[in-house]
Amino acid sequence: MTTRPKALPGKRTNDPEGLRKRVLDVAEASFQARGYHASSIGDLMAAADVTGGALHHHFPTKKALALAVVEERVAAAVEETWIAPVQAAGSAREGIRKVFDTVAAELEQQGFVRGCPLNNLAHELSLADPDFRTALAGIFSAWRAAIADKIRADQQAGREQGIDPQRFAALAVATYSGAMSMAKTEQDSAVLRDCLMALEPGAVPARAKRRRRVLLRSGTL
Amino acid sequence: MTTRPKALPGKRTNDPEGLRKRVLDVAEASFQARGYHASSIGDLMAAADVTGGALHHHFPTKKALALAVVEERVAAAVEETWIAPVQAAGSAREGIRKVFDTVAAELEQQGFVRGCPLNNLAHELSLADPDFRTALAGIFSAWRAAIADKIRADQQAGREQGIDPQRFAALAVATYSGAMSMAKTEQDSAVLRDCLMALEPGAVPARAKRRRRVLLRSGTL
DNA sequence: TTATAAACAGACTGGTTGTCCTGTTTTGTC
DNA sequence: GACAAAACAGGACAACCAGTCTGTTTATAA
Repeated sequence: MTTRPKALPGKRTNDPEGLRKRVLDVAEASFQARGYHASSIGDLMAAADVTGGALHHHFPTKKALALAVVEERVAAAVEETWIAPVQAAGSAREGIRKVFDTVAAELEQQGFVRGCPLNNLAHELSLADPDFRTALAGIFSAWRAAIADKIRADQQAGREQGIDPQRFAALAVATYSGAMSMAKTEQDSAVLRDCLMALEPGAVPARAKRRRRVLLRSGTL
Repeated sequence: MTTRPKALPGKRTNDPEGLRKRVLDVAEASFQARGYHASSIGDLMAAADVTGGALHHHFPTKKALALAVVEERVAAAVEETWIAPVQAAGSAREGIRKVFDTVAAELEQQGFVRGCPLNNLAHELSLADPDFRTALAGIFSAWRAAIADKIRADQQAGREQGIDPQRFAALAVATYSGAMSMAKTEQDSAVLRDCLMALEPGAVPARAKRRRRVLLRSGTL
């Protein structure tokens, strides 16, 4: 999160890209934490230290701003946390396991579950506006396609013969999305690990009582 | 959805339960379709044909109204569409299959995906207020518990020996939640069926190209 | 009937919202 | 330097929001 280097009086320096980035940073964070409708552009202006005129110059409407967040930030977040790791992994299953583990570890470390950016906005905006819906649907589609492609690559290497790539990809994305939904609501990342283990082939019942780590609110809202 | 029997002038009949029900009907539908923040109580008043004084008498704040919707309606919806069918089914897996099929069929028939009421509100309200979060988390918990109990019953009957009840329940709920999330965003129920089939043990790749039924907007918003 | 509370009506308010508009400053180009 | 366009400042505004308030009507119970 970039912050402005203290405005000394008298002089001004135009920095359109920097300002745009600052607004997107703030909007992304606020949409994630509070949601679209609960985030007022007044709050965003204050948080980004930006005037109304400047904001309006870069994003004429709130919808335009949200659309930019979806297309530039949410898509990138899915790419970074899911698509790239899966592609880089030795196999699809390995990639999925890695992502679940990484995310669960992150949540446990920061002690607060903000939820999946894509799902958060998808629920609030999919029915609100067709432009939102289309943009969000495209991200879901790319997400599943990346996993399905990886499964197909596994299959060409002789593995994962028994499964359907598209269906498995849908299952993986759905499981993660739903698990994050519960983790957010319960403020407990344990369900993520539960889902991952249940997803593994030949899952064995847990011997000992599993630990419950109820997280405490801390991170900035 | 109950509607008022045309207000003839001069006379008035107090019907507190009926009025309360009408408000909850309208609020439930609007929260589902537009979300909490996008639903103004003014709109709700108009839709329920209720005055401000009457609404305030039954629900002093918007939060109180939403809490009532969650506790009385959303919980009942999960009970009706998930918990009861699973308990009534011959086995947990059979119940899950049945629910997925039923819901998918309903969506295809009505041609529009409004999403899961619980998840819709959970995403928007979990971080907004601890009371909301607690109420919503309780519903998720009961949902998973019902499935886990059914699995345990199966295991006592000698079936499903290889799996962990709690983890499997988490997987089932997460898969459904995530699938509905995608179905809503894509306005296509196909992903629900994909997830169900991928969830089945020993899932076999689909032989033919699966059909895609992109739904058209129709239902009342 | 009379008292009492519950149920409802409807106007009102203080604050917020997103957007617009006019003007000023900076920046790039010739 | 002259000029035009982009970048920014900041006030104004109408619409809307949730909630409050006072008053009236209906039901209940004695």
